[in-house]
Amino acid sequence: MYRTHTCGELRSAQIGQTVTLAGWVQTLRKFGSITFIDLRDRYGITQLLFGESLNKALADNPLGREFVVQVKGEVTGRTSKNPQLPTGDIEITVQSFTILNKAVTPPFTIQDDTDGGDDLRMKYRFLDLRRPAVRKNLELRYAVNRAARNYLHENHFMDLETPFLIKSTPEGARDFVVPSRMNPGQFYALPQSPQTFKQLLMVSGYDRYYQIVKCFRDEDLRADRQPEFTQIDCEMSFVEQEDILSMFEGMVKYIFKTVKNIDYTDVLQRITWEEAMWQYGNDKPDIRFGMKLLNLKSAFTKGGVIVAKGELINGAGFGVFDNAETVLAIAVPGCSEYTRKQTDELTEWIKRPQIGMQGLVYIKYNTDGTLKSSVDKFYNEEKLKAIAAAAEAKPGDLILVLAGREERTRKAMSELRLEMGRRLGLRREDEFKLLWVLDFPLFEYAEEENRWVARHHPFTSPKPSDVEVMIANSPLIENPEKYLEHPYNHIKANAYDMVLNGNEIGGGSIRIYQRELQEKMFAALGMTQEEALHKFGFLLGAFEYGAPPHGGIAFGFDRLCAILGGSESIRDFIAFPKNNSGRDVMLDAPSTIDEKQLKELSIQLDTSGRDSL
RNA sequence: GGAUCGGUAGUUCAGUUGGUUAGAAUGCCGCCCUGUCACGGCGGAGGUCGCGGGUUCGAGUCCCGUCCGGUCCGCCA
Repeated sequence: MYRTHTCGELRSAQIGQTVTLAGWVQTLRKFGSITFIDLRDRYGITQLLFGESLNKALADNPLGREFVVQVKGEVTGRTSKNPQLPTGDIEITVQSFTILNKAVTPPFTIQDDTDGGDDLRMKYRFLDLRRPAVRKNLELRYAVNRAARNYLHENHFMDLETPFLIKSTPEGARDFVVPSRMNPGQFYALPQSPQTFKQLLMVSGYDRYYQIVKCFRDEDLRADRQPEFTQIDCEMSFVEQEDILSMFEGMVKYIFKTVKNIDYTDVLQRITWEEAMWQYGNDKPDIRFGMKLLNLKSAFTKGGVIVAKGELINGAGFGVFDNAETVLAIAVPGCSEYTRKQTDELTEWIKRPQIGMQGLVYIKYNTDGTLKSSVDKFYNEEKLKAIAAAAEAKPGDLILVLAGREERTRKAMSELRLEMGRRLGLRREDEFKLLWVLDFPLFEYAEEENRWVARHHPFTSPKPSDVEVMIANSPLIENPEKYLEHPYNHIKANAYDMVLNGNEIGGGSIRIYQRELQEKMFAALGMTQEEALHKFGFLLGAFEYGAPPHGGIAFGFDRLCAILGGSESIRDFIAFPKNNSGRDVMLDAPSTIDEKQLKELSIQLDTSGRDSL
């Protein structure tokens, strides 16, 4: 062995021992005849003291940052201790040293507060990974991995591998595709998830399956999206929704306890998709704070009582509200003192192209109980008071109102709510709030194609009560204008998402396990019988050989790690991530390949028409 | 596919209305220093201002194009 100890383990208890350490030179501090060197490895940093007797050796073999060295010496107590280091009470009085490898000066400093930009650190990722801050993230990732495996193992789940070279599927995200040399003109696809395989495993009787597995989707990226990402993928047989919810609620709580030592004892809140959209304008609401959306326009029921709201704002001569499809309000706590400049700034914020609203109305509910708004011309104090009461605002609150088309306004208000929550510091990264979102719509209307698409995926079963609706009605949309009224628009899915602090961290469903219903589903999505057989014949066939009722869930492993680590970006939790354009800047991949390789694959390139496509 | 911000020393950034020889910090190199741990002191080297074109007496600065990167929308569960 090159070493007797690591750089993180020596304490004053070992004073007097002769030890050998190996690691990287973090820093050198020279003082004429003595030199201090911080030696770093995965486990920590230990200070080395090079005394006068080593001056000549150091002059002959100069050390530099990131040199790999081996040192032999005695553990000695320090005259001036460093309380910031776990090993700060001791140092190694070096007797001899060997340079195991030299290093050129790295392009950025290998420290937690590095001077390197993102791009450079990606290019030299192997150096970035030496930084303790990055290492901590990967250690957290490993801890989450281990905790998930422990829990699933204890609950009799079996880790089974599924293939990566599979068949392209029509629904969902774009596939990554791999040409087959032995089958000219044919292609494999990389799995978007092991979905159909895990269902087939259920048919095979492996009633509890899991896998921590790579998934591939060829879509545009974001800070929290990678072309290849990792899921904790699970499936169970002989279960209903309730069984899945409690099993995986348990898993997440176990991860919280094991990894963060957080006792998440609350039963997870549950909310239907409709409630989520209604109250938060979002199917993955951040419930660390309130500020729920209030619809000022339409009647809605509260505790079973219908409250007519429209009269609060309609007919006051304010055309924007009168003509709007919807008018939504939130009460922002403690912001009634906002200046004109601040409200103008918020108005600019919601006008940005990404939000795209025309304007923002505000009502200041002052601490003295008076009200002041940007629409005083149309609404007297009494009316404003009624609006404030409806919005459940308290004195000191700032009520923000957006008006416009239903979908856009709801989405914009959701963004505004999150932004205000952020500005008020209500979205603390060390506070964790989980919830289940249930009863998603089974279908979504795709305008371009005038057909239904699966909101989750085509294997999701409808709620038992909606199976009849699906079987009894045709999926055809005769009047695209009125798709909202189509019976299929109201079918609910047996699907569930787990949401953590406004992020979807997991989602799944109870699956279809009968051939007839699965065929009906494919037909609903506009597939002909031939297409369905061609694409999914294997699954339909399998369902005829005794498929058990089953369901499952998949967790976004990278994202879960990022949130637990208090970060927005999943890249910090992946050892070798890709950039925004899906490139690996370290390898410079993807890249062109040789003419010879192309020929073997029977592939001819034509990049000329790229722009016209 | 679209919007938006950025690209200047190894690195992170500043650079005025377009005007002399493009600066700072840090890193790097040399010398000095026996208790530092963000060591300190003195000195030094280091630049195709992403690339191409244009306007101008004159461009890091203005205009057009292009490449690269960040963030977001569309897309994606």
